[in-house]
Amino acid sequence: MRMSELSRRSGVSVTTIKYYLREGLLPVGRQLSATQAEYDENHLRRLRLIRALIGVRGLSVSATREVLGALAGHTADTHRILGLTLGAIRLADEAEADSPEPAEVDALIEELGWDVHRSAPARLALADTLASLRTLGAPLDRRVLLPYARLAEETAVLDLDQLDGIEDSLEVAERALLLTVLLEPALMALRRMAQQNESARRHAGGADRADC
Amino acid sequence: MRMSELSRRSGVSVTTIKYYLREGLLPVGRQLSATQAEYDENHLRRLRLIRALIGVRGLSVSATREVLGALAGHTADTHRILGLTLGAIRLADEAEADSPEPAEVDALIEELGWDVHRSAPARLALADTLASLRTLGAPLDRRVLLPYARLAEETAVLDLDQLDGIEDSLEVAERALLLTVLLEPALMALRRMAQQNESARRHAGGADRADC
DNA sequence: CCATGTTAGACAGTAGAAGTATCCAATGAC
DNA sequence: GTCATTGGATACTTCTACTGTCTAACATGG
Repeated sequence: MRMSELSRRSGVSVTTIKYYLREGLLPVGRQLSATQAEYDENHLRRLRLIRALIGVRGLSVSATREVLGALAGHTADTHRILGLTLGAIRLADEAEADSPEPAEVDALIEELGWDVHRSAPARLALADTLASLRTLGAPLDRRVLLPYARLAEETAVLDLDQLDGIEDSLEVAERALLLTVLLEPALMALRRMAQQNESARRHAGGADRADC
Repeated sequence: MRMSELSRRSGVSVTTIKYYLREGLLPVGRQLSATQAEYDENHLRRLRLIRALIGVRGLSVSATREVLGALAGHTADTHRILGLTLGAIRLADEAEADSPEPAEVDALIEELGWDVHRSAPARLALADTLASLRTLGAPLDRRVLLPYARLAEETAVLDLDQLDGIEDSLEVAERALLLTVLLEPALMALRRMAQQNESARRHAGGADRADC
């Protein structure tokens, strides 16, 4: 298909598609001539994925490029793909790394018995958040963090279960990306609603029920 | 203290503090004269909170203002504060609301037996993500979503437990804000590490263990 | 073969967000 | 009394994510 059709079927404007091509988010089409290029279903898929990562999850264009880059180096096994995918996304902007929190994070991971890559960005992200909470006078110690980590374990089991039974390596990589990145806002939304519900439950027992 | 001291103790530049004052994120100090204003520990606290929301969690200035506004209308009970806090933050940018997903979200909440406010932004955020996943060819049905929701319930119990035993209403509101918003990147980081670990575990049993 | 409309690619322009810099008048400490 | 500092206003900068415009090369109908 031509770029105009790609635009029509994806709902993304031609100029924006050109922008994504320039930025290396979308692979170029098969050049038919100097002024004609042909795009296929994979381009459409990719474009929709890009829009989801940027629009729904709120990734920046450069973060999206990194993630998609990890996806491109596929044909490895699931584990490696997951590592690449996870490694490509930074959760917080950057860590200062000069606080005592990294050591605490290492200790937590050790206590959990987790096998996590030493340079995983998630380590820094966690350390960063802990440092912030400490500064704000609400430090979370390991006793508090541990049950959260156990729930994260269970979540991860659910996540990996969904990758079972998929043979195609590229398919696995893409699905892993969707589950890891795109599911995050959904899980946070579920948590917020659960908080509201739990708060309502506890409140109903003790005090007045003004509204609702 | 003067603005310069506020700047020094918070690590935020004077010009940025002025910017936050302009934007209404930080309440103005007590005016001593036309060119002198006095700031106290509350201002410092607030400023650190602002930096955490913007820097660690990645909220926009306007979203931060909304959240802090909800915090200002306190002296209500915990439940209401949580509702305000949660309502002030939108998880996704906006929803189209013309897809079938909202109904599906309603059904899920009904099935869960949750007491969630009808206009909670989290509903839209969830519907949005589900719509995206469907478009991308990886729809999540209720069977898949339910166990995630149950884990969210357990997480919410942990969250609310931490608010127990705090008497001061403002303190509760601030803590709720920290737990709800600032903890999110930490939980996502835990999930990613747990995924890596789970992936390593499963991989170790079946196939080659190339790297690690 | 030519006219016409479409397309790819290059390049410049724009809008919004988040600061940053500068200026100025009014202190307040010495 | 004087002079560095402060608060407030205003303008400027940087970055990001697009968006608009232009041009030359095509494809296609006549």
